[in-house]
Amino acid sequence: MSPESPGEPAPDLSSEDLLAILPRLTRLSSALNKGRLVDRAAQAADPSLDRPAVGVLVTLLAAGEPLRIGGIAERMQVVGPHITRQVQALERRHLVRRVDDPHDRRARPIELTETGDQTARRYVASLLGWFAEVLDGWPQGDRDDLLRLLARFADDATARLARLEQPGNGED
Amino acid sequence: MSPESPGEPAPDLSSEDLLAILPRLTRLSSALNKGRLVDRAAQAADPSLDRPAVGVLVTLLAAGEPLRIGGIAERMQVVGPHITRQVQALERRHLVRRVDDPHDRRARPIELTETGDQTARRYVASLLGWFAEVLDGWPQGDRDDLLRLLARFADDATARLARLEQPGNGED
DNA sequence: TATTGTTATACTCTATAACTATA
DNA sequence: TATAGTTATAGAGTATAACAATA
Repeated sequence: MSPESPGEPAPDLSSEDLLAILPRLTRLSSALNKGRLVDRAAQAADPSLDRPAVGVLVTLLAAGEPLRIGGIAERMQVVGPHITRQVQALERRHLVRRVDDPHDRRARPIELTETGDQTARRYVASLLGWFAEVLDGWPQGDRDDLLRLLARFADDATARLARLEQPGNGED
Repeated sequence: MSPESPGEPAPDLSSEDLLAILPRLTRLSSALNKGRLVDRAAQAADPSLDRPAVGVLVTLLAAGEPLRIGGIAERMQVVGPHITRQVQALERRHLVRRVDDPHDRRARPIELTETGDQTARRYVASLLGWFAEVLDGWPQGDRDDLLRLLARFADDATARLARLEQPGNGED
């Protein structure tokens, strides 16, 4: 992987830095995605919600418009059938509903119901409170920097991964 | 972004900021932990390795000393039995071995073999190359800031979660 | 024929429960 | 009796394969 031309001025990320940050990222990520933080916020929003379900709700809230099954799957980086079942469950709980796409009758875009919207907002508010607490003692400048750099890094990293996965790129 | 109430000292993390960054974090996290990036680096280190296995190897490498089953489990935030099986598989591949703890014969600390050490280092080097590529176009100051702030945030966030989980804290 | 979505099934990772050995 | 680890089993989450409907 990573064919680096020698004589490169740039990457002065040391192996030590990475070794130091890797376990932290792993932990943070597991804390965010596995049981703990997400579950807490989900329970606060609606005790009957599980993780994949809130993922769908937040995806719809963030999009701000109805999304197709495929659109939700793409944003959540999972496959279609998984979303189909999550949406069916959410429909039964009246948290989302289907609308019609006049241009393509194969698709049935999903939108939040009023209840679903409120639930998603409660979830986000709960997470927000948690983040605010963690950042509470931080200098303002550091907070701004973190959000800015993290957003940029996530975008760059995701874009690079997407490129690596392009078929015909020969790195697989 | 970030509409700041003037004169407010404390948590000026807006709901919009969070909504913008949440899907990115989710994606990044899923890219790191799910199939893609980790798998790629694991394949580069040893095509027969799966994700949990490299997790154990890197944990041992980062620790720099033999760890017990419980120590590995704690650092990886999983339960003991999971580690027992991963270590058994790694032993069969001669990537780790057991040593004796003279003070406690119930425990059998695990250490990397020469091969295991090299494999773990190849994995880290592969990840390192990938991170360096992503950060390649970044100004030096931004890179430093990101690593510094990210490490701090991960630590603060993990610590807060741990506190929330303390029994008898009444927030459950 | 290509695309969108659904149904049915299987796999990966991790947890819980019951047990053994040493402290 | 408490602690470290193991064995056996179960569950959550997500993927793959085969199919249906519309473009």
